[in-house]
Parts: sequence; C-alpha cells; structure tokens
Amino acid sequence: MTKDFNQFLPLSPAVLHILLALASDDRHGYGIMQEIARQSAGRYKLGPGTLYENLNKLLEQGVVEESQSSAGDDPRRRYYKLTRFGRRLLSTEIARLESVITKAKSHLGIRPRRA
Amino acid sequence: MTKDFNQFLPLSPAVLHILLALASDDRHGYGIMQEIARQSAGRYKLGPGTLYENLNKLLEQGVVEESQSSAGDDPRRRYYKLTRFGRRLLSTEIARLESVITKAKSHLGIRPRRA
DNA sequence: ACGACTCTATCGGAATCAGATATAACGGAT
DNA sequence: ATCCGTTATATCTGATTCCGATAGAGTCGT
Repeated sequence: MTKDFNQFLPLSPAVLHILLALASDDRHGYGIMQEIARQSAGRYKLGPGTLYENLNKLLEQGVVEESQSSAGDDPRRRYYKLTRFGRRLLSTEIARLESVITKAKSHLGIRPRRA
Repeated sequence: MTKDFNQFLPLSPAVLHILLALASDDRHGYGIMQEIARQSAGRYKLGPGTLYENLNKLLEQGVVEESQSSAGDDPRRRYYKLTRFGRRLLSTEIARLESVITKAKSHLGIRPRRA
C-alpha cells in the first residue's frame, strides 16, 4: 500500500511554502525562512516555531530529508531537501491548486447571477 | 486603501477554498461544502464547523456578504457572495500563489496528475 | 407519514500558528 | 581580542484554526 496523498492534503500554508521553497534548491532552515519571505515580497513570514515544528513533522513523514552540507559551510546549518515522495506530493498539490485557480480566474472579472 | 491585504495573507486552505467556491457563483453554506468537495474530486472536504466559523469571520471582515435568495428557494438557505474587497483579496492571493507555483513547477519537472 | 437528505449551527478536543525567548556560532570592524 | 549585529537552530506558550460529532429542524420523494 503506497502512501495516500489525500491524508496530507490540502497542505497548510506553512507546509506548502516550505515545500515550494525547497523545490528550487536544498536549503537550511533559516534559508527557507528567507526564501519564503523573498518569494512573497515580504508579505508572508514564517516564525521559527512554525518552521522547525513543521520541518520535524515533515522529516517524520518522509516528505523531506536531511541533505549533506557542503564542506566549508557554516557547520551549524542543517540542510533539507524534498524526498521523491515529497516532490510527488507537492506536484499533486500544485496540480490541484492550479485547476481550481484557473477556474476561479475566469470568473473573477465577471459577476454571474445565480440561476 | 484602508484595508491591508497582507494581514489576511496567506489565506488558510479553508478560507481559500471558500472564496474560490464563491468566485464562480453565489452559494449557500451547504452548497459551498459541495462545491469544494467537487472541485477537488472529493479530496478535500470541509466540516460544518470549519465552514460556518469561517463564514462568520469573513462576514465580519467584509470579505463576503449575504445575498438575496431567489423566491421559491428553500427558505433555510443563506446565500453568500464575495464583496468587492473579497474579490480583490482573492485575486491578490491567486496572483501570489501563481507566481510561486510557476517557479516551483520549472524545478519539479511536470508530472500532471489527475484524480 | 416515513425516511433520506438538506441546511444551519454549536461544541470541544486536536492540530496549527506566531512570536517571544534561549543559546550559541559566525563575520567584520575596531 | 573583543564587541556586536547577524545567522542559525530550537523550544515554549498562548492564541487561533481545524474538524468531526452532535443537534435540530425543514424539504422532498414515495
């Protein structure tokens, strides 16, 4: 029995943005915080509580895993990357969001009346 | 611009999907539940607690408002629609999500998945 | 008039969030 | 060499949000 995506969906905003930040590159915790702030132009900032709590949960669930830090790097850093499962989970959620968003967009300009 | 979008963002999954459901049409509470389930092919279902709690909050915040029900309709129904502010809020959030999603997709390799 | 479904609503435990706090190593300037 | 702002991980706490259970009543088809 493969893992069931549905029990993970929908991803909470915190988890969604953590995974989105990790999609483009392996990152350490603090870097994830910065990337999320950057991606949303400072609109959305994760506190450390939310970040590390979720990171631990995602590790347990096998959605992310620790990845080796490069030599010469700040040794305090702990790097994370998406697992294969994590990538598929994120892809699934993205596909779901895209389909709903596309549909909504076509209606937002107009004002439909109920039949 | 008296109201600040940023204090509303990011929208929780529940709020996001309620607004997305209302984008295509005015709906009553139960109809919102059904539309959300339908839009995500049964993957995401809102409980009544989440729904009505959020609906009340959104009414207070002026994101949605009650709209008249047509004559002959089930009189129990209370219809809701997006306010002008709600439509702008949803548009803003959609734009933000789209930009992050587009970027992530280019790194994930596209594996579209259907339900 | 019976049962299945529709519809709004509240409650309480669980999960999630945000910010304050703690601790400490790093890097550059003095 | 030490001072200081930043980087970095981590935990704790109170507030918020979620979600299923429960309730109660109206509607519809048969």
